[in-house]
Amino acid sequence: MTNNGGGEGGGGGGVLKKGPWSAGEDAVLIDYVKKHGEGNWNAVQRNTGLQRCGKSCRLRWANHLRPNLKKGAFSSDEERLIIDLHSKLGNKWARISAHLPGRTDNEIKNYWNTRVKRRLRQGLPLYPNEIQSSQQPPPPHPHPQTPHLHLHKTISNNPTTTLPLFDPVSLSSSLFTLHHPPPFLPSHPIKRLSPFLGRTVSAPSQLGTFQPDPIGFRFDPGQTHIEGGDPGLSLYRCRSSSFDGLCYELPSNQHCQKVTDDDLEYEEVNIDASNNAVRTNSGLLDDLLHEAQEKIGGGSLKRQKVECDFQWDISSSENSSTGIVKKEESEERQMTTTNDDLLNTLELIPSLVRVPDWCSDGCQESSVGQSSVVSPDDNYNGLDHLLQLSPFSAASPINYDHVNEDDDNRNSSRYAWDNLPGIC
DNA sequence: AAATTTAGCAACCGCACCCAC
DNA sequence: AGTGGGTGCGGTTGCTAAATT
Repeated sequence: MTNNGGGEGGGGGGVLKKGPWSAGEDAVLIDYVKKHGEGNWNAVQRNTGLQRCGKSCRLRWANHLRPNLKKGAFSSDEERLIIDLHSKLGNKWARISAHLPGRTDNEIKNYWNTRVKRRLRQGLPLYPNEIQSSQQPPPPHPHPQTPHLHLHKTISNNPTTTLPLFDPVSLSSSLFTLHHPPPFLPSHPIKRLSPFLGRTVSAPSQLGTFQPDPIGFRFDPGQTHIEGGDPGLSLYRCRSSSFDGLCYELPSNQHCQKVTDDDLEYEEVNIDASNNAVRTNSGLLDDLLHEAQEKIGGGSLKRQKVECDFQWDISSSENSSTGIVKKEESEERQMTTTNDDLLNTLELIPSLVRVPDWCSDGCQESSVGQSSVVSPDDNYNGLDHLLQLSPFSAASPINYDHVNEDDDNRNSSRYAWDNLPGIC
């Protein structure tokens, strides 16, 4: 492939090359870095004549040429660590890769996306139960009117409330792997409630005939209160040519304010409500949506029994004027769906498959790597040490305590997420 | 054996942040 | 304070090898 095209950086006058790197180009880049060190990538082209933009040089170096890169399939320990980290960090590939010496964010990202697809095919949950069970729902929001959603998490041995980052992949996958939505996602209640703006609903039994609200909605976990038109949480809505439903990811304006990045002692997530930009789901998600539609017969499913073995327990719904969700025991229900309501369709997908433990998880999938070659100068010290250093061990769960959240509020607003079967 | 499909991976693109000027 | 370059990150695309028909 010898794509041409402007690319960025320019500067050389000639057309910058795109596509796969040749051995010669690699040699030039390696030589340059040896002489000048990393950084100032745009100078590579100026100084070496290499017809590559600085960005491409940096990427090539970071992902393939720099020393100590660990190539080949992920070990089972690495896979486990990735899953664990992803369950806590979401698609923060760079941060995940920081815990995996010799692995690049791109490599991990590719691995994860591949894993998502594979497990979708297999009808398996993304996370093993032991990880799912450690996840807990978000605490109620203390300031219903604030346009920002503040969350923060702390390391603690006494888990109370948990709020992992939103993750479109895991979420979408949780839907399409024919399981219940993950219990730890704040969008879980939102996803179910949004269609019922201004209505008292009993989820999920009443899913079936709503029309998506075109102006967005508001969800206040603390008040279990939904209002229309608040851009602050419009990020939960997904607008694309194929699907106008709910979005399960933080938008790009998500701002993570890390106090301690390495150990994740504290992290605050601000969702800037002033930015109405709503990111559409990724292509992967679109594929998954399409796949789900295919699985259910193009949305032609009319009635289907859904077994729901979880319950909603959002008890602190005082002061709510609209959209109050009442606690309700889940049970087998019959629901209807329509073609143009994919969200409903997804809700109808039965949950039948479970993966009992990590072993089965690991046994059923192993990375399909081309090789296990490790560079000769690899100084990778092994994952055992890494795991010891990792703050994400099972012994140190991450808790997501709400900013400014008082104990009363927290205690009075416990969800019944623990009863959820997790992502499955 | 050829054609088609699928999975995995490398690379690109757009956006956002940081920092020097 | 505004601007532009450099860099990093996450999402997406497209190619290729493997698998399947």
